[in-house]
Amino acid sequence: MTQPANDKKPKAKRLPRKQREAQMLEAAAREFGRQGYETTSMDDIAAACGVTKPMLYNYFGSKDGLYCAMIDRAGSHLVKSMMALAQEPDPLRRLQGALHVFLDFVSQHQDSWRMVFASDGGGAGEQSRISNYRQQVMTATIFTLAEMKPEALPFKQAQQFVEPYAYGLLGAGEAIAQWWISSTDADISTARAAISRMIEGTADQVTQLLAQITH
Amino acid sequence: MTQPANDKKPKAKRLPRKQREAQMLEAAAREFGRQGYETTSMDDIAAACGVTKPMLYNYFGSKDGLYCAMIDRAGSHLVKSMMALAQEPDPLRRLQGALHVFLDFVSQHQDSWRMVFASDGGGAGEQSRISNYRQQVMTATIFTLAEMKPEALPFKQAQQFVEPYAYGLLGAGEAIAQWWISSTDADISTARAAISRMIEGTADQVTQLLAQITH
DNA sequence: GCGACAACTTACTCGCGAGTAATAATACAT
DNA sequence: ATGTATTATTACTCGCGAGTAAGTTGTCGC
Repeated sequence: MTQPANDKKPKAKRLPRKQREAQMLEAAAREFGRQGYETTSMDDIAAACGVTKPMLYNYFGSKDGLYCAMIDRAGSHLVKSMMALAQEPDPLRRLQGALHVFLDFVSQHQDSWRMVFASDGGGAGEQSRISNYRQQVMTATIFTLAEMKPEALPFKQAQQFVEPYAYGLLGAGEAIAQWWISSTDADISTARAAISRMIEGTADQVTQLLAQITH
Repeated sequence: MTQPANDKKPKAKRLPRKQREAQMLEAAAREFGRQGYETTSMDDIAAACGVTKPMLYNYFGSKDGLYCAMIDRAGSHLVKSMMALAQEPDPLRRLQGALHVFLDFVSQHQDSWRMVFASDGGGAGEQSRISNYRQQVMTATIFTLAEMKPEALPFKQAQQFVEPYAYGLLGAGEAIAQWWISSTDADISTARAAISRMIEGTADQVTQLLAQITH
């Protein structure tokens, strides 16, 4: 509620559907991000792009519909960018590359990324599953970590094994991103460096561990 | 909403205030944890401990009041346990000890810990600040990390420096805890080991870095 | 110009959930 | 037993927010 992050006051000019939709998704991302799913009203979002509520229902059908659409937009963008890194053969480099993509994503989606990525349980039943974008990134990370020392273990087992580390790494990434956003002075390169080093440290531990298992 | 996690059907027997309050806090933790602040109704919580809504208002005044009380209970417990570790002189050991405490806490508070610790922005204005328990843990972590190589840098500067790593570590801990909870088969010792190793790896990187700065 | 469709509004319904009387039942102190 | 505190309940009010029906205005093809 609080107040829909000030926007255009003058009676909205007429806009073709595609543009309006894009604008709505922007606004939805901002408002949902600022206040969370439940606390944000459709009127808030409508106001935030200088239009009235029924337009939202015209274009997106329901609150959940709008939420999903917004998640999908940002989420698929993230995943696509990350998948583009698949060609890089060295796993460690791939991990580092992914972090760059991730931080770019966060810096562009400032206050909405948390919903997109972690999906605070916001949208009802269906939707909380929609945002398995996080899961996708997680899977890729597990995969990559398991590749760090390919000769150590059958791949399937290796995956099982590194799973908690993948979660930890992702969690660390998110936390540092969050820190960077809410820290006024910090440079993004500091954030990058920190994540980068944590990846390195963890990767070390993991390879060490995998090696140790093979005796 | 969904349904208040089944509890006592028979018309609640009379209970002295203290006991009832405790029971209510339990229920509140469970329900808020399962469904989030906004989505949980006072009736849900009331039903979950076999009592009716007005009792909640009698004892806690408002929804926010109840929420705060529940956060405070668990949160202060966590922080107290962690502060007990202050006597341990070796920073790395202290970090490892803190993780034990943290995982114990999580395992005892299963589905509510996320609210307690991260406070999903749930409670209105006032309350989101109440749950700065996370902040307290964070501060302690920064402090401890900065102590890793005390001769390297003036303490204040060192703190600035390690801040992102502290955030990363905490994030990793949370993520792994979450993973452990939602993973049916995994043993808690696996979780412990993973966090422990990530701490080690990160601590390595940090000391290395601090050393490097002193030339 | 003039349909006709797309963009947009006003003005509602309706249910749910926070919060509140006003009232009932039970322990227990003397 | 009986008055009084405390524990509990039933039965409301009231506002907010999701969703909709019906009407209005601009704009584009011809």
